[in-house]
Amino acid sequence: MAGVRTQDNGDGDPRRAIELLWGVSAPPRRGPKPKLTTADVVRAAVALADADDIEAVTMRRVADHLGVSPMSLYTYVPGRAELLDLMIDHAHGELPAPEPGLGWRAALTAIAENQWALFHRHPWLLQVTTSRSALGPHTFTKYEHELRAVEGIGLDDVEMDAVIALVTGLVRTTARSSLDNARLVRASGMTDAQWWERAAPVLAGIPAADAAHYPLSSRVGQAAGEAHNAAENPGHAFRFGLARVLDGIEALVSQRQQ
Amino acid sequence: MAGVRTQDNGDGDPRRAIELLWGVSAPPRRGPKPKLTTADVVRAAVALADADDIEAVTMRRVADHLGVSPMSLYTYVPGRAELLDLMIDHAHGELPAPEPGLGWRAALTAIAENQWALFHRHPWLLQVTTSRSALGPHTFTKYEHELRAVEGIGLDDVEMDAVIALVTGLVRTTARSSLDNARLVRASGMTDAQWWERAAPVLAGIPAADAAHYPLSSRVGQAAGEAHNAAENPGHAFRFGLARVLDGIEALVSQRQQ
DNA sequence: GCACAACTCTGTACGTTGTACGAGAATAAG
DNA sequence: CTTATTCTCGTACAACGTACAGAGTTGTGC
Repeated sequence: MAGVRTQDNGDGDPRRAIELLWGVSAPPRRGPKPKLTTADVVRAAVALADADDIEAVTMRRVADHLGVSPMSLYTYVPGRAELLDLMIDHAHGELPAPEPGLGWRAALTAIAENQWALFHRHPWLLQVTTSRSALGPHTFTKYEHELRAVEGIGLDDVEMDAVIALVTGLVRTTARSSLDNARLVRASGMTDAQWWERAAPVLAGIPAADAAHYPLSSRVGQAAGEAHNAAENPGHAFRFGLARVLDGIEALVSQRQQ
Repeated sequence: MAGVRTQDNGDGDPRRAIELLWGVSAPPRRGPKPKLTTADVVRAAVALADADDIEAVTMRRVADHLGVSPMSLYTYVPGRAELLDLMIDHAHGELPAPEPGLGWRAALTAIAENQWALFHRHPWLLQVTTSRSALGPHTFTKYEHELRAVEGIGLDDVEMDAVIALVTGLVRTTARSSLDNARLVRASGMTDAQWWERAAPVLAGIPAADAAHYPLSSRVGQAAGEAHNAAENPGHAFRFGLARVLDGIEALVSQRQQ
């Protein structure tokens, strides 16, 4: 069982958020010395999210973590939504710069692997949808690096963007399914096997759920489930998907180049 | 600005949820006649989500919609999380059965297009992560149909599952970015163009955000943004990605078949 | 030195959420 | 009729984001 909600605040003015993202707010001229900085708040929030969930990032808990009252966070951050944006850009800052001199295929592979690793370091990134206002410096840099991987191989601008969206989207979905599962196991205290142990007899008692009605599902589902849980390859879907996607891109590139 | 939260309740016993999904709960022998059915609750919840967001699906609002007190919903549904699971399976029931006799490529294309359409009819599906307990009859059927499209073309079981995950993942990500944007526009009351109009001067005042620092981003981003918002092709990323992915799968299939 | 403006910090409070709990009413079985 | 079962509902609680008003702190202009 699960539930997810997506909430957006159409807050209006993006000015403040952008200034915070780019770190260009003028330092205060008067008033008491601030106890904290925006960066402190972001770091505390990231630490909470890393240790648990994005759910754990509540204004009250972040404030507690910093030894400060909840409301004083609003001095450093307009609200929770903008804090999440700052967290995203902060995390994107961890992505390494691309090695120069790689071919597009190796470059895209490196990008995909770096993002895969990033998602595993910060699983909460998969619980947050980026929107237009999350465009901070590190997110910009990320996009720039991604484009650099496919620059000058014969694609037009729209194709370059689409190729990147394809690869990064693949990483997101495969990492999500891998990590969603892990999170669910942690939250429910049941491994997949334990869950099925409990669920199987219930399903077995339902005529409509018989394996005869779902011959392919029951066969393939079991094989895939075993492969999925195999300790030796946690990222099978990722590597498989990446290989296919790169092959597909290769077909386009060689068609454009001939 | 945006924020998303993912919450899961590790509720423990999956029995009740599975019984509800498969519609096999024994009818009550005593007690007053129920005013509603579980299906009524699910339909009302779907209607609310369709009209607005998944956010709009609160127990209180669903109850209001049905002319019933909030707490009486718990007669028909264990909790909100399970209601979301029921909604998901309900929506999957709208997917048409595959036309027989298609080749794998046409079959996967049809599947992808049907899911693309489904996401546009029920955008809230993209705001909800399916988890193991959402395995209702329609979701099972969906999986079975997907597998049927790639059965017997030379892939092993794990590859079949991975291919399907690849295609459906692509539909999810492209539909999400397309619909997230639409939702954001609705929520904020600003189109992308209007937002950039407001954001651009702020960014322009930031030296570090100069176009010179992000030459590819600014060029490609603008081209992609225009293409993305072009009225004539709302699903460009989807169709582009699908073509690449299918090409990539084709490479694997022909390698297996030779 | 002094008044004032700017700024930080905090306590209180409101509306919203999911849902635990228990009381009341309705129905069918014995 | 009695009793077990089931539906419905009002109340209540903890947690959330954050609006608001006030108190305290610092720099600027005179």
